[in-house]
Amino acid sequence: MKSLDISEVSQRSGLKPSALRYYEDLGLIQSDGRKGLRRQYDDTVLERLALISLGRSAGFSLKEIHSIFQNEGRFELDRDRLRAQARMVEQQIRRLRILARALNHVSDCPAPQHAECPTFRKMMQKALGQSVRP
Amino acid sequence: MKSLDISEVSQRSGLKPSALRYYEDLGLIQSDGRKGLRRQYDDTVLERLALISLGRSAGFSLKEIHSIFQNEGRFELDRDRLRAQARMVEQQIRRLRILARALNHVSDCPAPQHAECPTFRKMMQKALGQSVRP
DNA sequence: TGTTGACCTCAATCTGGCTTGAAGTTGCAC
DNA sequence: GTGCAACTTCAAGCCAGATTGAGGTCAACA
Repeated sequence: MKSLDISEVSQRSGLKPSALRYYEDLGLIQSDGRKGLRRQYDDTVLERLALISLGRSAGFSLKEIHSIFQNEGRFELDRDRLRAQARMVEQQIRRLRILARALNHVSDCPAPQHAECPTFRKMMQKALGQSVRP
Repeated sequence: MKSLDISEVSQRSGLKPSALRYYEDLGLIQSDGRKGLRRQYDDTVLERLALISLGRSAGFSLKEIHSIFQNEGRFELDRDRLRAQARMVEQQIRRLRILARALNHVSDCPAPQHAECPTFRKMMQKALGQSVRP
């Protein structure tokens, strides 16, 4: 159980110290005590930060992520909820696959204007179906 | 080439009229003329909006998306750039797959604290490797 | 035993992505 | 031709997610 200070956590997570303090304010992470004034972190914080980054990049807000981590540092036990989140992520993956295919297609397709290309139009139709978001 | 007014585009795209005007200000979409003061849209705008939504949900900013659409409404011809974008999306998909697996795992795993579960720790190690982002 | 550089707090500020509101205009059904 | 709902512009406001800056503290090294 190695103790890390904020700059080491910052370096290893890619997040600025200001962001780490902000996450702590929000209750997303905890420092494991202080050395004087200085926060010390348990190295499991890095896993938690990785999960936060993943969640962010899946389009979850910090508030939503916070609500996934309840019960004092344990992950909450609402399995249905977690499964529902997993399904949202899978849906997002499907959308992104369409985007990746669209980009690859556009980079290879010889049609001068993509509005004219039937393959592209078909992909966009599919995307329209997948991408209804609030 | 049917002409749509803003409320129809809004309804069919799921975006509010205010968002459509905002996107037009940013140069992401164009109205195809006006009927009096009122914007009229060509129906290809819906495909473009679908692509914008996909891009947003992939974590691209409106500025980044704008830079993908250059050359007056055509998609830009910088194929290398498009392929690079596609690779970023694929990378993102990989991250999300880890997230989906993590969520599904947590929802099934009996370990009382996930920091103790080796499967989970292994996934998080993998996530750490994948999730380095600015 | 300084001193200094990395930390600390707290409030203010910034950016991105819209939304809202006030005040004005107009297509269209009657 | 009149009314009015649906548009228009433009500036201000709002929320999330941080970052910055001023002013203060302190661990550790020379």
